[in-house]
Amino acid sequence: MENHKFNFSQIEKKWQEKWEKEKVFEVKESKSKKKYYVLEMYPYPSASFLHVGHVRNYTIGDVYARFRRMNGFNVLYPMGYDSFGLPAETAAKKEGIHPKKYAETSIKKIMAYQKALGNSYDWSRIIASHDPEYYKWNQYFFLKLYEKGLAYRKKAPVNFCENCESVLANEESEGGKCWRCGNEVIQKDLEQWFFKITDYADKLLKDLNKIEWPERIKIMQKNWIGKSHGTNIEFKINDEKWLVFTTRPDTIYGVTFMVISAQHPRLMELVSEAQKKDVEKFLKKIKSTSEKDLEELDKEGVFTGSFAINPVTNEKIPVWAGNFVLADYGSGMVMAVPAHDQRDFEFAKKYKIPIKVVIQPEQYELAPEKMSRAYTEKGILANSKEHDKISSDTAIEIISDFLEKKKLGKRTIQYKLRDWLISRQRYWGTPIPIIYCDKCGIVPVPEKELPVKLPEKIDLKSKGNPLATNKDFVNTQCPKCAGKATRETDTMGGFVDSSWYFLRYCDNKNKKKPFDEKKVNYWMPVDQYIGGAEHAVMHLLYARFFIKALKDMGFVKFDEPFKKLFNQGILHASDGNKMSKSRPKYVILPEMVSDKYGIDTARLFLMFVSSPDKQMEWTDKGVEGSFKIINKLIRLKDNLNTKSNKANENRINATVKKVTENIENFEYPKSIIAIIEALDYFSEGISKKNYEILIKLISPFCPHIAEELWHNLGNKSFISLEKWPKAGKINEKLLAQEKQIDNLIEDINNILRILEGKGEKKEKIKIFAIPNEIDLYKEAKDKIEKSTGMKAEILSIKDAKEQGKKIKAKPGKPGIFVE
RNA sequence: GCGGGAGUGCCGGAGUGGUCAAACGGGAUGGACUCAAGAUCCAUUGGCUCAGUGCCUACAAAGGUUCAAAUCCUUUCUCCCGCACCA
Repeated sequence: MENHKFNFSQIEKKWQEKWEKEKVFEVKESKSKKKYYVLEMYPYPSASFLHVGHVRNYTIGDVYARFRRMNGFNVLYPMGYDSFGLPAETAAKKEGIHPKKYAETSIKKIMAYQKALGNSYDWSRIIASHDPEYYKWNQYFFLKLYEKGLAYRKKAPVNFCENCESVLANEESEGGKCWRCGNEVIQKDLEQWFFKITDYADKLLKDLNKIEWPERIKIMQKNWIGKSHGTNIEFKINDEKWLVFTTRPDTIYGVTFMVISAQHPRLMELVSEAQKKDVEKFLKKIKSTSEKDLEELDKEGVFTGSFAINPVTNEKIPVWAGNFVLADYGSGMVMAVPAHDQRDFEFAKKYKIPIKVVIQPEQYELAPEKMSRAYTEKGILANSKEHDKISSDTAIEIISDFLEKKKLGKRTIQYKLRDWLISRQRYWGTPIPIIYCDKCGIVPVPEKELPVKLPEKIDLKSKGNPLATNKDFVNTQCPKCAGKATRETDTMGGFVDSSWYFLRYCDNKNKKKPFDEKKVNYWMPVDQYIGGAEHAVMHLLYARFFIKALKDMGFVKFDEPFKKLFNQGILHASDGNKMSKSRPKYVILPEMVSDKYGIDTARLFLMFVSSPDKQMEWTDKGVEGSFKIINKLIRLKDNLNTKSNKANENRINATVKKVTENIENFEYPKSIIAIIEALDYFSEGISKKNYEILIKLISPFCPHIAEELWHNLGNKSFISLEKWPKAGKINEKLLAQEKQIDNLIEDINNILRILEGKGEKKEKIKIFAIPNEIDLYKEAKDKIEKSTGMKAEILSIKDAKEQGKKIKAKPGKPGIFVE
């Protein structure tokens, strides 16, 4: 009807251009305005299109940014691109283009889409991690961390993905598979660069209390850090001291053997001549089975030929090598108490090692020969000499004290968290600014020589790391002795880039420093971060560490980067797969909807019907509903003559309150419902002032149409910068009364329908109300008549008696009589 | 196995001690408007009942607490997510 005049794509373009031209969303530090930093995880520009997950993500952020902005905050809402990384390299390889070109064209495309979505980014702050002006500072921070001893190089068994031809961080190996390509991860001994995140394990754990994140993400981080209290106990093996970590020192009397990890670097020291053959055979076997599913791995081991001395009992116990002990947790060796640990139990059963019960349950008595599994609960100590009869809980303390006093052990804290492996054997990343000199050893590149630029001419076809074969890059001079030296050819993993990008947005053009401290301390921390849960123990953990390290080095004044986090969940398609760029069928192009409905419809749809972690299905019919809402809003502009009344004001106030609260809590669908209800309520007419309020309320969701309508009403300002409406006092009673009228109308209609079914035609309804409700119904008489199509008469219940009708009326429920 | 979350109508999903047969959207059915289509609007969409605003039955299952439970507690089942031999 009217709306055919509305050319959505034209309106969108118009306002997008105006926003850009008048720098509506560009911001500066301000002393008078309170800042608010809204940020979405910066996207990886590999795709030439966006998938629904992205679009939704950005819209969630944009709605929030717009909302905060209209609430008077100085809102920083930037966008940038995580343009380094393996996918660009592989994609580029496949398509035969240079990763740089690939990244830059992708960015252009993505930007165009994002602009088409109408998001209110401050585009002047754009960054891209492959830009030397950006990665220069990666190198700078690397050097700073190196100075502080927080970056180091060591040879270690690391996760290696043969498909990606690179090592992976611990966090990137998911259940023994590469997080990116799903390939089996194998173990390799390599010299690698690490960041010492473990130094911050405790802080990372404790400070989770400071931040308002979804509980599940916090729990995931907590589990990942994996703090446990225990005791390191000294066992003598071949007259040498070996430390063993345990959380159950109370079971020390029950130790019947020891197990050292098969991957332990010092394993061979314990292997006797006689056992050498067996051990080697065993190690070979383990290697060949390592590709099997870890879940089905049986506990296996072999006797090393050595014996350990239990420090409290002085018993001589055999030392085994086993496949179920982790080399890099604790000390890589465990004291095995088969009676009270399931793994030890299985192992002991298999190799017929004695089982000794030292904890007895209170209800019954354990006998080692009858046990079918380990007893791991609490109980009372037995067979433990002077410690007998103590409860296991107190025994942990008493025995720990005992060991500490005798200098046989020490209480310690263990973490599961391992240091962050940052080197990658790939081309498309930040070069690690290190030079190896035969004379001087490891020499950091001097700061003034940064950035160490990635060479653009490169042979991508070669196997392995293309940088390693690039002589111009590799061969260099030692900055110390000027002698011949070679460059580190590993690059940094992409999570280094993403660990501080949000700081660069605060001052993205600084040539002298990574950022100006004042600016960063003004904008940071990010008040509202938005992104997927898949980064729970990767990006989100690394960034927290990075900021803590920067704080300790004096770069920043805060120690948590993201105050609040909103997690939209991972989008799944109906087949259970994650939506991703590799599955184009889940990808929607913004044009698909914008041509027909306009992008505001798409935005509204995504914010309305899609629930956070459910699959998203893009159907035309679904979009239709959102389109109707927008059309209702547009049509209402032709109904502006009505003067407002008390009830109208009340309704508007209630709507403002609901919409505001729900946006604050990211319950967008509820906000939209409140708007829909108001649109229905006012469908007969609305005052101009209230109409403007409604437009403001919907503007974060549908910014283009809101601007247009706002403008059409004669306003010269941008609605995007207008003040968010404030809810006046709400009269709940009035709302209840309105509902009461609605109920009455429903009841009347119900009766009429019944009568109609019987073929009886009536013309008039008499409503018999209790005395103090008469006025209420009299006021609503017009509405009742209109909605029922009947003449209505409002009477007192007393009249019913006089008229001889047997009709009852209750408060809120008047008697109805049809005639 | 451990940890986290969830199970409401044809569907997506509101509701978390009484006002709830259940917001809002989608779908379906019927009607109005129209030459027609679209758009728009109205009604119905658990069962029964049809002088009538009523009654009955739901909120994964079974128990319990309570004057009162979808909502609190216990157990069980199912699904999703995360971790997975961490000593």
